[in-house]
Amino acid sequence: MVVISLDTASGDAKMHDQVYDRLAEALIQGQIPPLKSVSLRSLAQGLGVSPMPVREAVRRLIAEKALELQPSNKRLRVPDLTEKRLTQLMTARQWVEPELAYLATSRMTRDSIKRLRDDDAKLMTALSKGDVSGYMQANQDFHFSIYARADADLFYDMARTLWLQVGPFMRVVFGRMGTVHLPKDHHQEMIAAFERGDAEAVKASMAADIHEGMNLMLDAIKAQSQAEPAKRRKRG
Amino acid sequence: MVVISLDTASGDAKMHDQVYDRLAEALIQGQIPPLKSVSLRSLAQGLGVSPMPVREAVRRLIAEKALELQPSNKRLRVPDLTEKRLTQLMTARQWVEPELAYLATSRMTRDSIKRLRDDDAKLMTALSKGDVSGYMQANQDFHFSIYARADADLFYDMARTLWLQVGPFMRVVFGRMGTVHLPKDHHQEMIAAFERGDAEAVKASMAADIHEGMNLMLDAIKAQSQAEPAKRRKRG
DNA sequence: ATTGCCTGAGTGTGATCACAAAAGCCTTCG
DNA sequence: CGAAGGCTTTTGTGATCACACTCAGGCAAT
Repeated sequence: MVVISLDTASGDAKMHDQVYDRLAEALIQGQIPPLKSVSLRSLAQGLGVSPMPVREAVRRLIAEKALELQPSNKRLRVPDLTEKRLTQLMTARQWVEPELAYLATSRMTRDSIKRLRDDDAKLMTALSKGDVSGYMQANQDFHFSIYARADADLFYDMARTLWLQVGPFMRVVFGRMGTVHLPKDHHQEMIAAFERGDAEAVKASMAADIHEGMNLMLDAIKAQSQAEPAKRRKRG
Repeated sequence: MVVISLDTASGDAKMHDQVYDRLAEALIQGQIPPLKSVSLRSLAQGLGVSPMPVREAVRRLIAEKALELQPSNKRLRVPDLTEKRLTQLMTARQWVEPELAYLATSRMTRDSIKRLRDDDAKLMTALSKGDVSGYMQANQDFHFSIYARADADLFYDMARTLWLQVGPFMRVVFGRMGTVHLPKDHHQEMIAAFERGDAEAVKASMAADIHEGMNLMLDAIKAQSQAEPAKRRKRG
């Protein structure tokens, strides 16, 4: 079972928001694999709350397509990624995230850029240690500390929703091929572009970064779909 | 109060889904104006159900930013549109909807195009009669019967979410200026492009159509924001 | 008449119970 | 030995109750 702790100290934040944050984090980090089925009660028990706030958190995640309710049967699970869906996700990421990076460029401070360097350093460390979880965490931090600077809430939330949907599968792909074969990211050139204040270069770097990462997943899903055209075994 | 009926005949569909559909429809059609506050219990009473399914429907709508929970006080209301947010919505619509139209082009059938003509005819009729509600309904039908042909669920839902956020304000703007001054849409040239199978022309027409419609709203919101910088009167 | 408080109605949130349906397991039959 | 059918468990859903908090309206004091 997936164990997710809940922050018991924060009193004024709504419980369902806390539950949502935990679940969203777990999904983006790929801690819940595709097709893994979860249940309200088991999640509630794992979090030490009643099923009620979990219901509301899950409802949000379903609305964001980070979870799905199987049609006839009523099981709750992480959606699988078809090639068609992944293609759309890739296109959408190419729309939103380069734009966020573009908007963030003029708003970057020295501290912001320093944080980027730190995140990238952690990312390289995780890569060299073969730490997939650490890599994904650092990569997420890198991207979203940029997006947070863009001052564009709608785009930010769109990016977050897209990551929610890609996360589980990204973990599978990266975990399968290992950190060694991951493509060289464009973080260094992006940081350099940020320092020059070259918004167009930043945008291009971000587009290239996403393009390569998503292509990796696209290749993986193509290979998988023709390797096992239909699979009816093992449910989480 | 906003009265929204609920389909009592369909038995197998989940109640919260029905409630969601009603509320979403009402929002896209602009039947619930911006800053209008609603409550779970009043909606539930109006729909003849317990507050429970309304809670879940509202939770979805909040996730889609079609509703919001006011920060300190806990009232539920339709979010207002700032200029910044509207600009992002316009950009996002320019990303998604022309692409949907592009994808739909090769999949259009004779019947699909005929339906477009019908929707456009209804739109013109509503325009000539000054029927804002009829205009918005026909316009929605026109656009989404195209989007439904694109076979791109993710993009479709993105477009729907964007319309949910724009709907309430669109109604206000169009209602204020009357149907006479509405800009000439690009529906005719779009239909012609569909018949030629010219996907690029379709895409361009859709982009122009959205651009003009949204610019109208952008002008309106700019005028409004400098007319009344702060307003503290009247709650729905 | 204005300002302060303060009580009561109304709000969203969480917990708990009831229920129909599907899942999963196991027995049983071929 | 394999598969099909019945039975128990678990699932999501809806309803209802309890609670802390907010906001409006009226009362009282200045």
